[in-house]
Amino acid sequence: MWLLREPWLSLLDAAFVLLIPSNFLILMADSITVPRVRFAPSPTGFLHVGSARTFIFNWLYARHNHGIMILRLDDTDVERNTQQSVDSIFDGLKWLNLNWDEEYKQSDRLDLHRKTAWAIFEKGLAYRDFTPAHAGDAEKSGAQGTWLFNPGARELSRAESDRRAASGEPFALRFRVPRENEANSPTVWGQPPSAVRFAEGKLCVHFKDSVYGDQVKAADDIEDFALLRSDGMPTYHLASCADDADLRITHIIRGQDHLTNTFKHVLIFEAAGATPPQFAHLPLLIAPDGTKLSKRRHGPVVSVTTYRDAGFLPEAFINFLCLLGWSPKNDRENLSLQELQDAFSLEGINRSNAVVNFKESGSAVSSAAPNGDVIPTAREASGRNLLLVTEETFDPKALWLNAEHIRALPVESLSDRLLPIVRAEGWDVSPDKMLRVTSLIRERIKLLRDVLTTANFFFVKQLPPYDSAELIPQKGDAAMALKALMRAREILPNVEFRHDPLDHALRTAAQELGLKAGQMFQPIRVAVCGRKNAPPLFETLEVLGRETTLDRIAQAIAKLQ
RNA sequence: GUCCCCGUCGUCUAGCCCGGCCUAGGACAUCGCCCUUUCACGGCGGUAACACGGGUUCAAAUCCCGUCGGGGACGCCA
Repeated sequence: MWLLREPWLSLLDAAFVLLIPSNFLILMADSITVPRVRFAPSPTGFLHVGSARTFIFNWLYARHNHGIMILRLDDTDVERNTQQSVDSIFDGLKWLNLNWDEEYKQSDRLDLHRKTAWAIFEKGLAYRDFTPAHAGDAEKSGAQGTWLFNPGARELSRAESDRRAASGEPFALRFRVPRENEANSPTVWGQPPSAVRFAEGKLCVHFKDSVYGDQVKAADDIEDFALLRSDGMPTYHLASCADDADLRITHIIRGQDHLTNTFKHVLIFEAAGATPPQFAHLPLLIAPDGTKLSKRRHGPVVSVTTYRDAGFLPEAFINFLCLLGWSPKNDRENLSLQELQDAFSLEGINRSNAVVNFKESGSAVSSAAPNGDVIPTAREASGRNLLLVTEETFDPKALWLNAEHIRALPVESLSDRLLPIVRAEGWDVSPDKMLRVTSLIRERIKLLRDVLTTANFFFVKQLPPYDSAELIPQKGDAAMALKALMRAREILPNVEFRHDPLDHALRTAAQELGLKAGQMFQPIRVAVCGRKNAPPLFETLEVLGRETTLDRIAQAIAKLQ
């Protein structure tokens, strides 16, 4: 399952063998180092569109720079992780059809995390906190500002700490964030390159973000965060950094909600003796109401599978997501995957949050589960059920892009994608007929599932009921409709069912009846399609065939009489 | 509450770093016209934005300060 590719390592080995001077080797290693990026979802729900975008940006960065894409399941929260969620995330990623090169699971690497934590402890950069969990939670986020540490815990002597631990007393391991008044405590701070330094007379933590620029935060605004919980499990911060260091991640591209966490991460990296990777934080995706997208509040629009089931093309969906918070800066918007890959760069990412512009529908709220964080059930996930998700559920630009990508597809491949959807509806269609129908509807659908409504009359034996008033043409009456239809019934048995002969025959018939072409065509169109809006008439008749056409015209005549 | 980030048409954005080519460009949506047997596609055009207030400067969307507004983070969640 683990695909390990380390081309640069073997190159290094080769260099050693060749006895290349070491200074040259360093240069070489530098220039050869392959970017390594990761997408690290935690399996506590379905695949969120925001996560999908993070994944896509990582992927684009990796592929653009000939780097390595890593998928890592951040599953250290035993309480909330579910296999169902893992499956759901893989479902979404599989649909996106973007591959990755290596795959890991944090729960397989707990030893590494603990080792890293205790190494930090041994350096004096972490301490045991015997304060019971959640003690004083109520006041914490209250009026008196940032909570920094539990009283007394920091000062506990090593001997006392060891004694209490040995006696079996539970404790959490906390990071000893450097404080000004104890700058001389046993630490390794100050060894360059260090993120900790004085700025404007204050002890500060610093890092550079590729998107947001230089970031500085006073150490006094960073609390002594936990590394290990009292049950011995690593926290997110620790596990994430230990793994990023161990996996030699070079660039961390993630949501801006992690921007302030990064100060902590930089501290962990340096305490663990690792060089922090390059960070790039992405602006957040928000809902029209201005808040972070959430399943509970905003419904199915935030789940990737909703887009899949509604008939988005993965490449269109990717294209859409890329345009939220990133721009190629050349006014191009409709881009293929390859074009995105070629154009992508961190410089094109902007800093302000982007609104996913959908209409908030009442049904969305009711269909969301009470805890808001659940995976769609099999029923919900099935395409049929999602017909309830209306077109206005989606950002109009996403819809437009999807339509563009649909039209850009060769008819054959579009037809191949449409066929299973039509068959799932229970309609038996040959690939040949599907192909012919496809070329008639490809400029008329925005979502793949639209084939079900736009082209239904090609597939059903019996037309759904329609109002006979529809048959009456512009500036005409029932008598006119009847006249047109009866004439059609008369001549069609002897006309070859191809575009030109049909065109000629029906136009002549209209002339003879003293009707405008439109007045002749409309009753026929409604008779065979069951509605006014449909693909061009002659091509439609051609696909439908003589028998069906005449049958439906006869039915329409009966309706009018 | 504390800290961090952000603020150009309804929405996504270009321009901002390196002030003048910006009477602010593109796209979606919207409205109108054209094409047309309906719908769609396509073509043409319209409406529509530099959050506000002060500086600096011959000149500010672009630089500085402040205000307001929005978002995020402050867990033994990730």
